[in-house]
Amino acid sequence: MPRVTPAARTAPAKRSSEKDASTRELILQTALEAFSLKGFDGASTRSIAAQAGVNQGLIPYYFKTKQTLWREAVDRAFDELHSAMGGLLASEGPSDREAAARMIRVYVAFVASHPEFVRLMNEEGKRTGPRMRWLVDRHVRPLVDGLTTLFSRVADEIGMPKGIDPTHLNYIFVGSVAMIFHQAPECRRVSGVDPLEEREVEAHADALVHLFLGDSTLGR
Amino acid sequence: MPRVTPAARTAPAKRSSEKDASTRELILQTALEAFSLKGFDGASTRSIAAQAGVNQGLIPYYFKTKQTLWREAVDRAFDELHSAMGGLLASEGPSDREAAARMIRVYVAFVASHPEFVRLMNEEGKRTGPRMRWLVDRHVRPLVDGLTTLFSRVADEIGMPKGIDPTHLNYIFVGSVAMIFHQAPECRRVSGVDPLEEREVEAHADALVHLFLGDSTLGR
DNA sequence: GTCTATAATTAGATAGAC
DNA sequence: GTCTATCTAATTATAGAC
Repeated sequence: MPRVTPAARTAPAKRSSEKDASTRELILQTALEAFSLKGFDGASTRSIAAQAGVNQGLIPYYFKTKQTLWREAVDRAFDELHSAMGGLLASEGPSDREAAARMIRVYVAFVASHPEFVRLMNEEGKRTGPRMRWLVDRHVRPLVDGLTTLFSRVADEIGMPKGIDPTHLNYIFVGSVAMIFHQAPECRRVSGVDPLEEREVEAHADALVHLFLGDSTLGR
Repeated sequence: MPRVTPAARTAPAKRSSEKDASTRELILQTALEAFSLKGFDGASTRSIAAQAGVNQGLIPYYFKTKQTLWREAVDRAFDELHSAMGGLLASEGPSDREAAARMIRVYVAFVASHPEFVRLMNEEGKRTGPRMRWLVDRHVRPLVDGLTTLFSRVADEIGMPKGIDPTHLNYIFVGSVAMIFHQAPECRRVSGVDPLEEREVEAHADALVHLFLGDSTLGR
């Protein structure tokens, strides 16, 4: 990965994918939000540029094609995941109930503060195509492998269901964590509850710890 | 709701929304699949018509606007839900563990055989807008009310978490059921498992019954 | 009822001024 | 680096032949 020198930040190299800082990053951030909300076809480059407050011509200037913009936005989303989850997905540290509860709470907190991440995963995971294949091969498979390893480690020491296929457990866990945040606008309208409020995020994590790890003093 | 006479099926009334049968129904079915897969903006009426094998001009002929097509497709999806779930969402019958397990299995089976339903809910529930408001007010709120009532009934008699907010429990349940089917293409590529196969559908239901209702003989 | 043809709008990408 | 202007293609909806 190329480093960006202070000089390059005002006079960027032309060949690298790292050019100017602020506008490029602003477009990426806006595009991630738009792609996750409206899908690749539904999000127009014009609307992304308008939302970012820049000209539409800057998108092909920085990213050449819409597909490249999408890929860089996805890379950015997974950068944020890994920096937020840290070593929690790696197989290290203790594997007792407290460690599992901590992992659940960290994951819930990440999804709640990055709903665009789960929207993007759901957007592209629901249909076959070149974007789905790229996303799975580059990002999702390593992530799922890490989760599966994590599950098999904690399953021994807590009251986790024994013979459950890790694939099913994976999607049960991810779905039970993410759905309320993915559907936040619907949830607000149907029930009046804003799941993104800190109180509700904690309530959701509490419920999940209880469901998956049992009642033993509810570990907080 | 207007009934369709045999005469109206070949010479449909012009004012009613029920006109000719086969082509209209074919477009509706195709549109539901397309809207759920690519979203309202991402699914073009041309591609829907092409997929259905009819001319693009037939869509404004039968449905006037794209929005009307979308609404009728959504109505159709909820018709299928209610005919599949039957009285299970109504507050009737026994409320013991076996009844709860049956409800879980029926719901899993419906979602597995109608992934377009959950795709559509996720597609529209993730952002605020006129379609989301229409969908929630017309279909989702009654559905969630039924589920919430059901949860509160069975929570007393089984080992369900006591103090959990029904909204959180709702989304935990729905997410844990639906995510693997919503992400079926991703699941196939990342793990090789096709969650839509009957064996996997049953395995998923087993896992959910175990998770939510506990291990007592696993009730099958 | 189904089609072709087309109008009006919007899409992604390019060219070139500054 | 950012903008305006424009090209080509695709969008929804309409008009009208059959």
